[in-house]
Amino acid sequence: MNNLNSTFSALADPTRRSILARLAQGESSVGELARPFDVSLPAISRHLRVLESAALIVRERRGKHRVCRLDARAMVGASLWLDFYSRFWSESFDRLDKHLKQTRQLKPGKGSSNANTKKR
Amino acid sequence: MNNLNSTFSALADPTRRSILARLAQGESSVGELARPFDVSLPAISRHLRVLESAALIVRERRGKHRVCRLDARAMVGASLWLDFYSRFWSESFDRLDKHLKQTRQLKPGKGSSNANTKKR
DNA sequence: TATTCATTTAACCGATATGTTATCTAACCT
DNA sequence: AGGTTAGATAACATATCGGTTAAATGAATA
Repeated sequence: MNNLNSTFSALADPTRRSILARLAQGESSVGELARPFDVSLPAISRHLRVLESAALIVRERRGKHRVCRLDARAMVGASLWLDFYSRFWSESFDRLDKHLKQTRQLKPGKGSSNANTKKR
Repeated sequence: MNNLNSTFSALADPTRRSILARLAQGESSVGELARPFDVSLPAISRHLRVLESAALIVRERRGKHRVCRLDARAMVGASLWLDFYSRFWSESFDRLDKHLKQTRQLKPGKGSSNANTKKR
């Protein structure tokens, strides 16, 4: 439904993330997807419904089976959202860092650098 | 706690995403953060606790106020996770596309291209 | 057509999430 | 000390989530 809402809440469940991991390697039927998990088939079926309504997978009837495929477009959307904030954050972090260096006369370099402030 | 779990479920709530949006523009006190929302202060306080335990914000007592700052490192982690799957997906999409072109002798170009298969 | 296989839907249950109001707690100000 | 301000915590109601078992659906097959 609502894009980010449903995307993030679908991704919040580890079983669903595992299912997506499996689907990243290729399409799969419901039964195959369920096998590695220790939960009932209806439970998996519901996870798949959640993933589908978050547009993270597509399902297609193929004969007696129902085949699921990953559709990562929603992930791209979520990733862009995250990137926007990360960038905003790291820029303000850089500004703060610079400000501290200026005002406190720190030696530039190792001491105040942070692995996560790299621009991407 | 568990990284992706808590990150994604913290991000699944629109109020919390709004709070993060506000914090991307700079630190803010709890009261300031609460003002634009139509919910009680305790509700906001709990949202902030969720964000803090997902390591998306840090809080610091400053006199009578408690100031919140964005910490986007967890977002970077989530974004990398998403990127991995998106890339995997678009590559296999490309393979499929190529395969179809080869086997069905489609004219390369417009017809079978898809805006979402671009490599990033 | 009856049976079987693959999966979904229904009905239910306990745990968790989100919101509310009322009650602390901690820092600041006379 | 006593009062005010800024937030957190407690106690509670309600909704949603994730799981279960039992029953229904829909396509393939004997």
